[in-house]
Amino acid sequence: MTNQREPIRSAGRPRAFDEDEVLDRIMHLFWDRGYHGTSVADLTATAGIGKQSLYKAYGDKRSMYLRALERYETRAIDTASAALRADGPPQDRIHAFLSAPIEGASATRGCFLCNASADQAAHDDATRALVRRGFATMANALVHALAQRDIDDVTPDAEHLSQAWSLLSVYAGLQIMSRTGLDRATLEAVRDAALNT
Amino acid sequence: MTNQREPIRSAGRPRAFDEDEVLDRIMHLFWDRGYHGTSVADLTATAGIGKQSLYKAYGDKRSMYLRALERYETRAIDTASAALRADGPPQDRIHAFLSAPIEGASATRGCFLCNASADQAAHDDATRALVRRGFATMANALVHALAQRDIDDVTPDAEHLSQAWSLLSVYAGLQIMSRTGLDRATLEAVRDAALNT
DNA sequence: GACATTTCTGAATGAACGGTCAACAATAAG
DNA sequence: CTTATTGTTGACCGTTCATTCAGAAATGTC
Repeated sequence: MTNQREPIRSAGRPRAFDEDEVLDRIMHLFWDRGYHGTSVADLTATAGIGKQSLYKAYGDKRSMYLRALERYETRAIDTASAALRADGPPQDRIHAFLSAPIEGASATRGCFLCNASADQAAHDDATRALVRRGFATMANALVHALAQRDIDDVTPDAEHLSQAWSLLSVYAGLQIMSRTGLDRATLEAVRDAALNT
Repeated sequence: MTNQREPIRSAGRPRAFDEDEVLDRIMHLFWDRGYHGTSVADLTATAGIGKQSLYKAYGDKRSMYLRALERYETRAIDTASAALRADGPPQDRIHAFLSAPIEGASATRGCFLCNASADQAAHDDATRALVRRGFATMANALVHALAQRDIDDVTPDAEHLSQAWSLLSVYAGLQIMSRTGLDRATLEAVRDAALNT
């Protein structure tokens, strides 16, 4: 019986780079510059590997973009899931979720799902499907947190789902507003108003 | 005394195209495809005029983009202003404002300000300034409508401004969500929740 | 060591990119 | 009619685009 821990090593020269690490770099580049704003030359430069290696590993540019978006989605799932399982009051976790768009780091790149929605969702079915799935996952995570918050309440699940989409819409809106350089106080007021609903 | 109604006809061959009409076409193209997604060849094709005429009239590609964004902004001001002066209950006008992202036409192109924010605001100062100014104008229009709605109330102006930015954030968020193909019922629920705040 | 398989490297591809040029056409002023 | 000025046209510029090719290099299998 072979050791299944190690990935099955197929014959041939082995990859000289970490596939996930390079995918992370690709993700950040597309995230920052969008699909058309990123060239394959940019990708090879930041990945530090040759063009052919990129194509062999991930396919053409569109595939790279979709892979990057998928990876972001996975990360978002992980983050939301971890935040959900964290200790402390649920409302604090929801507060943190709506604070993310206000923090400085987010103001530069924003949210990849939001960017992809504005940039590509209207023109590419695969992108649109990925973005929708990503938002749906975040909505589900929010529902979970809302249910924990209202544990003693009788709020129906459907109401929580609706609230989750409202919070998610404010989240996306804050991402957009944040990128315009809107002052922090206004952003925080929007966040707090959404939390007190 | 010369007739000032007619624009001063300078010497030289006159323009063979309507400058505003062509600017509208340019606007729709950048609106639909973003900055990097639109080529100068695309612009000349839909404008129906030669490259040199475009460059003479509007400057280089970046200038065309900014002019297009400025024009959208002017249009948004006009629309918001007209909606503000319209008859009928103020809350109906606010309702209509938040319904715009849900309508089919908006789902395809979205809101140019929102798209530009996600696409270019982080990388171009001039774009960011224009987008911010556009949103600020819409916020002011909303404040006006909110003040009319709460005419008998004692709500302070600062509160209206804060509410306006909240509505604007939901507006932007709905634009993002709408483009992912989120079902209409959910979008309407988000809208109605934001209106009952 | 020979072979099949896979990756890596660097050059090359044709197309598309943003931008410019020079010749020509149309107007106003003298 | 001549001249100055501006707009139009189509060819043209060098660069960058995404993608591919040929060949060398590195591995597992026999």
